Amino acid sequence: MRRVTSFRVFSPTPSGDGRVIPRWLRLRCFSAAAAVPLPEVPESLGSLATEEPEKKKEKKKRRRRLTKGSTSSSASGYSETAEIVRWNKVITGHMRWGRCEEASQAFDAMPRRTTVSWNAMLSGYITNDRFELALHVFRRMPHRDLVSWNTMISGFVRNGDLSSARRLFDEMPDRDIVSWNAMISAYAQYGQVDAAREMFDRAPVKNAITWNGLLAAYVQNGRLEAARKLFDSSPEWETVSWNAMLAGYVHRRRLEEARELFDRMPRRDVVSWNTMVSGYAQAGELGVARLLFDRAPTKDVFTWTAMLSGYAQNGMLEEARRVFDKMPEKNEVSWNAMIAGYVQHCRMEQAMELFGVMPCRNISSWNTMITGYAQNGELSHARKLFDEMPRRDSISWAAMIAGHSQSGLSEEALGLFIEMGRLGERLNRSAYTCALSTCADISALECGRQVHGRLVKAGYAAGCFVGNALLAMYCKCGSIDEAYDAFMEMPAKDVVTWNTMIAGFARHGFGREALEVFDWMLDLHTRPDDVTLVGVLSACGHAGLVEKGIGCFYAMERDFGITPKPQHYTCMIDLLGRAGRLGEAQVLMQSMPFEPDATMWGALLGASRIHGDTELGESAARRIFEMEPENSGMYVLLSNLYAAAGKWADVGRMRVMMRDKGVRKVPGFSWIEVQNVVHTFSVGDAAHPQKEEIYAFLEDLDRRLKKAGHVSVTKTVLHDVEEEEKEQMLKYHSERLAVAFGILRVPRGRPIRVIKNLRVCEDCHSAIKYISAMEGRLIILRDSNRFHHFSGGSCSCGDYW
DNA sequence: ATAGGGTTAG
Repeated sequence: MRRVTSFRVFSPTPSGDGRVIPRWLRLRCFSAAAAVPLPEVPESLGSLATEEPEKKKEKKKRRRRLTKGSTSSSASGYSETAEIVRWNKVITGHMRWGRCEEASQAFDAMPRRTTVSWNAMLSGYITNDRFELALHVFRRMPHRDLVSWNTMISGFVRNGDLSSARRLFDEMPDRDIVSWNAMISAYAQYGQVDAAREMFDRAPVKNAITWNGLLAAYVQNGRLEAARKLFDSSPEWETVSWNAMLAGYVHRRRLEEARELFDRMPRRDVVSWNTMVSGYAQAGELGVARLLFDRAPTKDVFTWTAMLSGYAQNGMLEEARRVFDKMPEKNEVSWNAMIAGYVQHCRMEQAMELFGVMPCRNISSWNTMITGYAQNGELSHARKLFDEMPRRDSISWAAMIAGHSQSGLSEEALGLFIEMGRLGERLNRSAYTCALSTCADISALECGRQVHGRLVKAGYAAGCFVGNALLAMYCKCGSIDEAYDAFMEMPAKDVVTWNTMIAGFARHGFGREALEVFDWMLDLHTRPDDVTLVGVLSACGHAGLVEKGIGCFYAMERDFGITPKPQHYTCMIDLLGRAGRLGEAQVLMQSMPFEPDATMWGALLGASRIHGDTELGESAARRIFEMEPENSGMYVLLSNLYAAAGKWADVGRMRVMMRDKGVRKVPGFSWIEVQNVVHTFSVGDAAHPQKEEIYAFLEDLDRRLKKAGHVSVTKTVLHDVEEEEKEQMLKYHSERLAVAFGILRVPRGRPIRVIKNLRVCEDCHSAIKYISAMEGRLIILRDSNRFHHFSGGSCSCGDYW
């Protein structure tokens, strides 16, 4: 027995939902040989390809014309001598290159400062993300003109503080069209479409930018139909707005509509072409993308990079490399796209080679490499780069944390998270999400609570993404109450939120609550998806609601348009089998449109054990052994079945079979967290400092258990995977030790939470039920596939698991 | 010196 001051993990630690999909698997991985669709020649393209790239100077002139009359800028009251103008140019020059210090020195050295100088400092600090300094300048400046106010508004917006931006807008003595436009696009950017609309309606003057702001509000927030309606309502849009509309369709993969629009455009600029090229490239239609690419009358870095990354992401690395080598100019994005292409297809040597010669590495380049190594499990390489890089941002940390967590090194992952917070690194949403899912993986409830507290302080609690992670963390850490609280507090719930809550209740054995949440979801007109139905069906199974489950199963296709997947059939086999309707379960299995897999046979085997159908159990087990000969859990399940039927010879045979096949038994462990220390126990563990106390207590418990009517379920059965031992000191399974320790150390009135890496054995399950009644304690046990809440002599699993 | 569209990393 070890006492550890940090979190100890035994792999494989099952994740709460039983399956861990490594994030790198989700990366797009198409084989390089995948057929490329033949370029389909868009007829309408040829004739209309007249271009009129707007010159920068013209644009500027245009803009000046637009704003003229509505603004009275440079109302400084000072005449600007040529010398002052020169100084102001020096300031903006420094600021453009991020040299805030030098700009500040120039500002101080000037003989005289005009409002333009102050404004240059203000906007310089803002574009360089020195928000505090900008605010300081704004407060100190002797005279503010419209530009100062507008600049400060954009500063607040950039800093994510919409309400302050709005306050400034309301407070400013005078507003011009720029102020209105700034607010409209700010609301658009932060998803507040209605507020953007309101601003638009209230704006006393409107120009093309105003209109475009409203259009962007719709497009960027996925309200394409509204955007299109607006777009169609006016015949005159600038190319910028055409492009925004185009991008909206492309983003949603609605390429036909994008193309229809593109073909009709009166003028196309390089952005229009880029949007289309990248749209087709991202959709995997590289033939069409290439065709457009070849036809584009002007190409800039974006065009080339879009084409390059299209090839790279679809695994066509040679083509990507050809584009890369031919590019007339490359920026860091082009390099990063090429490197990312290699990384995503596990060609780390080539990625590294490119990274090594890259002239303009930025943080992203480092992050891409780190992510690549981390996702390939080469954590030492990742760490080396991480330590070497000149600056780290939250993405670098997140890549390291996620990498460790995906490689099963949850403890190190959490350690990194803590280190990150200690270094004062600004934690972003993804860092919190990452930390929460790590806590969930190792059932670190206390740590999860601390992360929760910190993210509330950081103001991230209302986010859907973080909220879902929080909810999942509490579910997986066995605190269904806190999960429910988190669920209730979420202002916006998406499908994932509902799914997580439903599955959480189901896994904890609270089927009825799960179904209530499901009904509530339907009431609110949230459309369930296939994951929802897995949760619902398993909830029905756990609550013994057979008819309801059957009803849902048949309703899913009819009412929700969801075709049942293998997981749904597994739930149904489990549900029917548990209810003793083994025949129906078999019929269902035969009528499925796919072959039964090992988990389905496993469900059938489990049901056979409960209902004592040795023959069916045997045949199910045979199929499992064929498919997964190393699955030790199934041998155990079958032995238990034999034992229940009194077939001791067969139990012996199973032991021999396991030995002959070399099936390795996974050692069983249980652990419990008491006052931030995780105590781990193995079977018959005798190394704990308080072992005398624990064993004495267990002996006493044993006596009282017998008196209360607990009969040892097994003596001969091959328990779980923990080997049966005869010695007195070794007779207790790890979960029993952990529970005993919990009763001794966890304050009365608080639940005792124990985690086990394998399934709980039948004898312990029965004993813990009695213990919960005798001691008047709530005991929550997470085993390898579900949660058991023991209280008052019964368990939330209803004795079936 | 302030407001609008397109590419990459997480």
